[in-house]
Amino acid sequence: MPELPEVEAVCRRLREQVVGARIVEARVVRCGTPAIERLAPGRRIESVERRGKHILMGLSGGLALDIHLRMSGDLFVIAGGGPSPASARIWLALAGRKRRAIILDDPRALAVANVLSVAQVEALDKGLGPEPLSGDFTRERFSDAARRSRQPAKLFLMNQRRVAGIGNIYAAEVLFRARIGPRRPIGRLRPSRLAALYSAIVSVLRDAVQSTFIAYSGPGEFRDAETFPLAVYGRERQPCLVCGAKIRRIVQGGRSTYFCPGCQR
DNA sequence: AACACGACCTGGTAGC
DNA sequence: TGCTACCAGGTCGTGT
Repeated sequence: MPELPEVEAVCRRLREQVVGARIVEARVVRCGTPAIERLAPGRRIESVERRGKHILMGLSGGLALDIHLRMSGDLFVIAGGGPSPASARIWLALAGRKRRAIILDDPRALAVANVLSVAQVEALDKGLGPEPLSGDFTRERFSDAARRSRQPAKLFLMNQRRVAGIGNIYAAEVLFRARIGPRRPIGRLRPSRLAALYSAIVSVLRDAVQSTFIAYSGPGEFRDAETFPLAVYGRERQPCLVCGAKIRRIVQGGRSTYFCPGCQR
């Protein structure tokens, strides 16, 4: 479910709601280290940031809570001690009369959460490629990395060490917008095509962040409220919106890849 | 080094 | 209806 745009939407909502709040109790059923129960209570949430697909909640005392939603995770605030989903995995109760709590919900329980030191956050940061919507992500840097790789373009885009935050859906959509075949070895693309790919990464993600944030108003919303129009993902055998050719599905790295054989070369 | 594949989990759905 | 098989937006470890 969550790639960069969805994680960004989750972060923005959470930031509005919880920065400044104090955690009074933590319960971990699955998906997180038990250390969270010991280390989180008593700390104030100082920030909520996104790095790639990671959510980093800065806590007072120099720690950070690192949450990765993986395939089916979601993170949101409930109030009034109201019912939490059966698949809630982590509860962070917040101080105050409204009895609010941050919930990590994940039916598949694949999400992961850890308490990190400053040094560990730095290591996490170093292990990820540049943020595609930041100034760190330049055309030169992208082209240099791409030229040194023989990976199929799709797999390169999904590699978090190359660019942070792109997953299976947006890799497919980016390649469609750049009109590049997903199996093309990225290092053999002409400079003009690499430039087109770079531009497509930035524009697709920028558009998706915008529309996803508008659509995402609460728990589970982005699961159904997909307002970013997907041109190829999930559209096997349907006609291409540009040329009318039938969208194809292949498997790369064990994941489905959708593309238009007419538009993408 | 680069790739394929299984493991981690649960739930939804297409097809028989 | 009820079963089975496959599929799912991610990442890691292992093996070739």
